[in-house]
Amino acid sequence: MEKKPTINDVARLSGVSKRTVSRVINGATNVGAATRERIQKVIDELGFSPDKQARGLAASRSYLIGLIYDNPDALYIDQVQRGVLSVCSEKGYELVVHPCHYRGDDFISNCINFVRRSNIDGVIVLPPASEANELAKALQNHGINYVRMASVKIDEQENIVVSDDRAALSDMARYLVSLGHKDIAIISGPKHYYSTVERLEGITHTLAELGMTVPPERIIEGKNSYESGIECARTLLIQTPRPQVIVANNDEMAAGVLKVAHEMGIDVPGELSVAGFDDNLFASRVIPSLTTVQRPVVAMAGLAAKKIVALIENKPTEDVDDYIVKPHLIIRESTRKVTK
Amino acid sequence: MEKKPTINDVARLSGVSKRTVSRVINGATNVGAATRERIQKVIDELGFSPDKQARGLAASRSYLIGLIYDNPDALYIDQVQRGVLSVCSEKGYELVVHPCHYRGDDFISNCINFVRRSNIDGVIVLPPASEANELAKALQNHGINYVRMASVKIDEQENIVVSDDRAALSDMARYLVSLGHKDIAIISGPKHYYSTVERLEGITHTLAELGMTVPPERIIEGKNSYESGIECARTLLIQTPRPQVIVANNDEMAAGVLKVAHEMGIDVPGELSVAGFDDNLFASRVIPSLTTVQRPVVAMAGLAAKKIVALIENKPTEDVDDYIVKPHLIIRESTRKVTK
DNA sequence: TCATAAAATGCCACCGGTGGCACACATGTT
DNA sequence: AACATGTGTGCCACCGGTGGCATTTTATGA
Repeated sequence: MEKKPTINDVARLSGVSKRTVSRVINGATNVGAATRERIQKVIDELGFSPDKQARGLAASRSYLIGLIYDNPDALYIDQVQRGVLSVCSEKGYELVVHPCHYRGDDFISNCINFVRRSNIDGVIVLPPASEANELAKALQNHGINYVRMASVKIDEQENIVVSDDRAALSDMARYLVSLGHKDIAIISGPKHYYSTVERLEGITHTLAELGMTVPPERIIEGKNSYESGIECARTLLIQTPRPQVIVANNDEMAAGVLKVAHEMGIDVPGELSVAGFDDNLFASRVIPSLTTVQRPVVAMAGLAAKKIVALIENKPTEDVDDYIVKPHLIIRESTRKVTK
Repeated sequence: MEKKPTINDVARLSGVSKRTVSRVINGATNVGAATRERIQKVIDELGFSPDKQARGLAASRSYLIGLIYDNPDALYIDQVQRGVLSVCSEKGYELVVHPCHYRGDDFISNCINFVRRSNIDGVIVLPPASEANELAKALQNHGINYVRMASVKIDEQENIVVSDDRAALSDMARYLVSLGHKDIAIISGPKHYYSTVERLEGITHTLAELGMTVPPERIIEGKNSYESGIECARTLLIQTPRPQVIVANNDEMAAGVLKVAHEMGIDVPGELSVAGFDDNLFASRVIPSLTTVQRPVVAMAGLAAKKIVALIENKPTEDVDDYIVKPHLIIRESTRKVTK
């Protein structure tokens, strides 16, 4: 177990001061070509890489990026982590995860402390925690770099990456109408989420444009869980006439709908079309497989990571306009053209 | 944006040297009760918490725990993260995630560098990466604390947390036999995984004890994916006589079996019982819901976290024997008593 | 009451880097 | 030749803690 080489070793071996080595490490321009080369050679030979802690202590940096979330969707989290990490590791950062409860009273102080304790350089906040403006404000007040992932533009461009759920569900509405459906029911998510409202309006507004209004009894507020989907589906499917389509705010609830339809002997998609949102792991596996919307989560997370790094390193945000990604429709078996 | 208080602030305000404050922070015993109280009060008032980087630099510690894995199962990862974090945060550590490719040639150096760069205090390695003994050896050589999560005891007790898959599948075998089944087929996982072998032997050995041998053509090596499950199921279900039960190495493949059975018009569980392993998110949602095995992943991860902290802090491992957890059977709709 | 041990506290160097500034030297300008 | 300018490099303090040891205070025993 050899000890890790330090900047002093490099300095000694290459016969310069550690300040100059530091310059080479950090790619400063004012180092003589010959000197730089010599130092670099020693660095390579030693396999030296600067200690992040020491570096951080001196420069008030940690090379740590925090991921704050209160999201039960493990798949989503996993994709985000991978997306962020692909950028992080390339830029020399590590990812520190911080799940939390964004309804607890200490939510904000908890997050702030998390950042403070470890001198996290910047955080990426995931929905739904990202919808908490108080958190954003607190981060700002503490001078903490952050980027939010969300479904609506609720912040400056540098601080947000948006998934255009509204547009996606607008597409969904158009698609369903193109199948000949006229009677569409909706299981929305909890209304206090921006994303829910966006998705809901994405459908209803587009339908309205197409000359269809969705009557209030055809819109039910679900809780995004499978169980809630079951409950809402029961309410909708006993209505007469029975709706031709149920669009759920996520795949969890759509799966619940499928379950209830199966129980009630309603054929999907023969008698009822069902659509979800997320493209969950099992969206393609349920029977019938689920028509849904897929968000490019990995790409979105990568984008968020690029933004946070840009913020941290105070670099001009090259593609400042590039902060919106559009989810796309995935058409499977659970939706079908109206036959009769 | 107020600046973060430092140990110097605390020292000044409470009229002692920073060394004494340091003692209070670290719970040293040799501090006068009155002094300690006074200092603690100042700490509380200021909301001071020691800077991990400075602390780490001085004490060669980072208060960072790394999580190394190459596992596609997002749910599993998520549970592990939560389990580890519940302990971490309590003990003042943060969790740094490090997914990797444990078949790449640079796998080991990649992991070592990860630890070195950030002075990670210790790592928890998840299966299947945890099965790589070369990694364990490398970690050891570099003096890096590690704990592996695995399905077999392949390391010292301090360095491993084991899920007793063998026992669980032994239970499964007994359960299936108790239902009256005599003709059991198995879709195993890739044989080069310890866990696969354990699970396979868990069944076959127990069946052997009960006087049943599983003929070779009834054991197929799958690849743990849904698609692979489908493929293997096709092979098994055209055999005559058709097996009464298919036990798959995981729920993914079991779901594949369900799919094929459905396609072939074979009633599950009427004509075929199916069992999986993992208790995936959708194990309870597929139709019929899946009999499977649930590992107490969160608890296991918490245990691993406790072990790694004990290793880091060089504390006597209190419950040194407590390194095995036993998964348990979850019986659902996909298995049923033989009727005819 | 005083020597002596034990407990409480302080001092200073150090961990491994970076920032600010001084300085040496080469070059360009008048 | 004298001076400004720019480039390359080194020195030293400092970031916020901890370790080792010296020193002071308090408790203990004879």
